[in-house]
Amino acid sequence: MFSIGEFSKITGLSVKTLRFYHEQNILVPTHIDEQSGYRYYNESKVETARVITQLRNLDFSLNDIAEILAQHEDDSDILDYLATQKESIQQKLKAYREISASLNQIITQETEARIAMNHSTFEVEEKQLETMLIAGVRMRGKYSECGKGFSQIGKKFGRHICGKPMLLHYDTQYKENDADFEACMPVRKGTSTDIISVRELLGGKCVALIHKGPYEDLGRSYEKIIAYVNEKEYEIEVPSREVYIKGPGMIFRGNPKNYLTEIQFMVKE
Amino acid sequence: MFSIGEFSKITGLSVKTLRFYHEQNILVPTHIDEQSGYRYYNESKVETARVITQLRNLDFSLNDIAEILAQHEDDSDILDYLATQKESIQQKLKAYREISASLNQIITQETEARIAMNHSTFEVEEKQLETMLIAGVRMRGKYSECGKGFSQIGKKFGRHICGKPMLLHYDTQYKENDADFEACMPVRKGTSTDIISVRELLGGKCVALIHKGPYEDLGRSYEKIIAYVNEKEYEIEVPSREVYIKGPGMIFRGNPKNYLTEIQFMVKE
DNA sequence: TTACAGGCTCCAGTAACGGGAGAGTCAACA
DNA sequence: TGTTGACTCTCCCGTTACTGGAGCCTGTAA
Repeated sequence: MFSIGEFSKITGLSVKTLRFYHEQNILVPTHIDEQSGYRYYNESKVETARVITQLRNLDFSLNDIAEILAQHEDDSDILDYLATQKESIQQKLKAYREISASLNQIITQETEARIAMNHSTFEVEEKQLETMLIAGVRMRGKYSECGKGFSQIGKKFGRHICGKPMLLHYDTQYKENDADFEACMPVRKGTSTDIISVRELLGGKCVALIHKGPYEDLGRSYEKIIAYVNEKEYEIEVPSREVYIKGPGMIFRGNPKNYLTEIQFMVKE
Repeated sequence: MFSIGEFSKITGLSVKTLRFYHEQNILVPTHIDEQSGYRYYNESKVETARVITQLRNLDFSLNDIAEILAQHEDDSDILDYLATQKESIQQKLKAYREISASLNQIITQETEARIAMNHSTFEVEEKQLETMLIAGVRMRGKYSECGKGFSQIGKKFGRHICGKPMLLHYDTQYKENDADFEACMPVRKGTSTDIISVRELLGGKCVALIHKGPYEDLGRSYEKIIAYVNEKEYEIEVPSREVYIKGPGMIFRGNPKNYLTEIQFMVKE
């Protein structure tokens, strides 16, 4: 017979835990001294303690364990419990995987925005864009409604998004209320649906300018980039692009003064 | 200004939760009626509630959230928090993945044992064994010490085990104390270490008998299978094998009367 | 006999709420 | 103006699987 302290060392369960398991009728001492109330455990309880530990390691609740111990004595008897438990673990795994993906996305996003912030000259640049696969929702109306498009894409292709949200402008002039535009996101893979078109967006030479500040001020940056294009006598191809390097965050809205938006005009070579 | 009930509907947080967040100074009502104690929230609190919900969805604790809300207002400010949180989520994922793997292993094991139990005639059979990759620990001494070998393999190759534990007997006669045997497990892949040898175990024709009952009684089944082999005048190749179809379970020791052990003698053709 | 390790019970606290009791408040309707 | 019923308030308990601590008792060795 072991005292509670000895039994604790043998089983690796804390004294507190053993007392608690006793109270819960999960692991009852073999003998209790009537005078002193001291708990004593015999050899056979070591095995019970091992079983409990195993089941706890499989994340079973003490309630489940009590039930299992009361009714069963062979692994094959508890296949149902194991299957149920597996289900519940799978659900937790799924939930945590989603959280992990969201965290990664936010971290990547903000890190990239920081890099862009630190490296940009905020002057008009000429650069080469790669061809990329995008998922897009063509819309007509106010620009402010583009959020719906992005969230549709997010829901369908959440896991496959591999770049920053973009708006493609199909109008050659600025339109307030009846604009023709497409909300889109670079994706790794995916197939088109009724609403969302998945396709390649061709790369090529472009003239780009990173705009810092609220979206209301985008006009000034557009003037600047158009002046540049005119001076160089470049021929512009629709659609033009707005890449949201940093906008309202996933968590905080953030300060619009810090928003970064890259305006890209594809030009013919 | 919204009453707590209205605000609850807008934000999707329960009234109880809102009161709790108030108590914790995480989401304090805009105004509290001094007479009635009624809580009133204005428009701007909706945004705060959204931020809190987002952070809760990322599994942040309320303590973290309180800190974040008090000090920050942009996603890029909380990159450290996000990174830490990512770490903690990864750990949980890892833990649950391990649990899931264990559960799967037990379930598979017991299910297969059940099938073997229901389908076996418990007579000597002749069959063809496939070649398989195994990880084995060669040992010398008492059979009862094979457990050490199995646990060594389990620790190293846990994830890659793809079959039931086996004992290979290199002695041609039964030895009590100085037996030469190898504890091994089929694995999907792996490389040898000092102690563990990973290699192919060749298949071929074999004579097999499933023994039901405690290991002490194995002798009787050995007699039976040897009688059969002698009668057929087969030539036996060492090592012979013992496959533990059902032994002491991962959780319960189980009843030795229900243990299933397949004895396999490889025979020359 | 004394010291001290080890044991006992009982209470509080954890995290993030949910349930419920008992009492007060608000708005509409008769 | 009174009443009804929905809404809100505070306060307390319960959840899960323990841990920590206070205050007291017991066992054993010096």
